Amino acid sequence: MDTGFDLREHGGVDVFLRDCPTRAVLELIAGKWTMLVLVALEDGRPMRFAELRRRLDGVTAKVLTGTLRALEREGLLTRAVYPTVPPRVEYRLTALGREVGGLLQGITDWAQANVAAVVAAREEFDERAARPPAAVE
Amino acid sequence: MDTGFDLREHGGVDVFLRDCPTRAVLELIAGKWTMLVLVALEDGRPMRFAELRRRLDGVTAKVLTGTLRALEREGLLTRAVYPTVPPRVEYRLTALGREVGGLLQGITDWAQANVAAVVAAREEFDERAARPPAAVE
DNA sequence: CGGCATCCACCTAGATACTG
DNA sequence: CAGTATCTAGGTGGATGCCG
Repeated sequence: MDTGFDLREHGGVDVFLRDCPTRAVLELIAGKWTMLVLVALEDGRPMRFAELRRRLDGVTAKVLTGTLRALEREGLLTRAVYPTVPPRVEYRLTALGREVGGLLQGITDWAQANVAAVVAAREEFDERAARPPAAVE
Repeated sequence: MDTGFDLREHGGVDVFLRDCPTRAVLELIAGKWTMLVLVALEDGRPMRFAELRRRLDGVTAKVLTGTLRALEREGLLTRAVYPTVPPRVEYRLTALGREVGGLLQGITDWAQANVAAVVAAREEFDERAARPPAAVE
């Protein structure tokens, strides 16, 4: 899939540029479940499909499969199939994946630490919007 | 908007739980343009609407507006309107926003540094998938 | 157990046109 | 300049059912 974007023509890469492949990387992370998968596996311990499914409260099998495939494709995790019966499939991060996982964990940690402030800001914003714009300063 | 989720019932918060408000924070970041807005403003310098629009190659006015509103609502940035003519609107991150911005810059930096490895992994994966599954070793 | 196939509802983002 | 209004297409995610 050639996007017509040549790195060498750009003296480096820039996430802000529309056709730069880094955009694809960002959009991958932007997936609704990607961040949670990466954080769940971040400690290096491999996890089975069902285990991930349980951990990511609310994810469906289809979507989890898709997310895992996408991450495997980008080289962020590996999928190991043990042809036992019943089948056993383990997912674990690659070195590359562990790097992003660490960064993303920073984000989730921040979210957990600051959720109260965010919720408060949201409520204040909504209240402000609901009130009739009384006086203009 | 009460989701029925009470922080006090959960001895803390957990991004992995379905109705935890931290999920909303994560999904905000998951927006296609959110990350770029936050990183663009991360250095603290305020930017005008048109300036952001130019920086985020490919974004439309409508979507940028929506993204900025959402971030303002969560308390991550402020919107200052100067009633001059022509109008002048400046966006800048709040303290909270600067924190996330910094973390997200880590992600974009990583993406820019490792895009080659990711693209390579992707190509190898696709090639593997295209080939007839020769031997089942 | 760990999927894949199918169908569907939503919603986001994009294009376009118009306004204070 | 900095939006808003409207319409639409495509994709993402969700529910269900079947298979190796």
